[in-house]
Amino acid sequence: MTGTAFPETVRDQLRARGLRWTPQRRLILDVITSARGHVTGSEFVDRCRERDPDTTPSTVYRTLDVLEELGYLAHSHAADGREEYHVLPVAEHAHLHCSACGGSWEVAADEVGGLVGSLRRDHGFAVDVAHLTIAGRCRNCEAARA
Amino acid sequence: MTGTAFPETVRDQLRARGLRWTPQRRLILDVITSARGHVTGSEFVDRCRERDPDTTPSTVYRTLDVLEELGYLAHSHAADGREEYHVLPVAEHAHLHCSACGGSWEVAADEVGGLVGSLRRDHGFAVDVAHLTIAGRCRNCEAARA
DNA sequence: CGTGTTGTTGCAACGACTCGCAACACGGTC
DNA sequence: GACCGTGTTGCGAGTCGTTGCAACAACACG
Repeated sequence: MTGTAFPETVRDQLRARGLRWTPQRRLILDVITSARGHVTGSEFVDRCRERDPDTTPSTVYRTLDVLEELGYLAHSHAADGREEYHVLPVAEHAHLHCSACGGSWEVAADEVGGLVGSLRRDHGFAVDVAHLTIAGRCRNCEAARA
Repeated sequence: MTGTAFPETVRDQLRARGLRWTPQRRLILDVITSARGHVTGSEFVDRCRERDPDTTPSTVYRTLDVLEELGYLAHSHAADGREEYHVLPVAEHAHLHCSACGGSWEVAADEVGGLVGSLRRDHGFAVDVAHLTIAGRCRNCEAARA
């Protein structure tokens, strides 16, 4: 890590690509840096509006897209199909989602390594682990069914 | 399989649960039986409207939910989070979705058996294979990136 | 420090669902 | 065949996210 503050790094990376550094993007980046864990798209909109009530959803979603392309975010879809973002760098991980209790867990990338390897070998398919959400039933709910 | 026609089977199963057999459900079931492969929620609405323009979305979605509980359908979420249904009985399978070209492939349940087994062993988690959509890049798009 | 190019924003409309609620109608009963 | 309890429907409103477009503004350049 360098001594450069995070927002400035992003600003420079945007400019290097011919993109622009705007107050709206600055605000969204502030929200991101103070976020922990998983945040849905609409939660980002809400948090931005807390700081600037004029925030519009389309700008937030478009900025999240840009930042994802730059590699600062990754998104997946929760079991109900809604968007869920997590901030990088964190260890790349997939998600387990229990459709009975609604709970959610992370699984390390190497725990799905076998799947990733066999899909690459047999299908030439490169899995996007960060986007992977696996639905099913957790230990407790599975036991409760019996 | 018995000689009983499919819709009648469903009708009886609904009644056995205290649920009802309505013209709307009959129509939706007709659409389902003539469907092949994967169908999104809104495609179901469109196809129903072709036969009965008065069809309302909420009825279609609610009926799809009921039929899923009865085990005649399964749904997953495509890479963009939209709903995708497939008709049972077909071999249980997961999906690969290429985020570059938008293509989609099926993978047999036993190809993800290793993952299912290790998640069950290490986390007690029972994976819902039919709901599993794996995003990434397909062979061609992965090659094109180089 | 103006000026022009072009990436961005905000708006409004739209698409895909979801939900609460009052009217409706299925189907078991008398 | 009328009656009635309760599952269903249709509607309208609401949520989450996307898109087309005209006005705007970042920023490179002279």
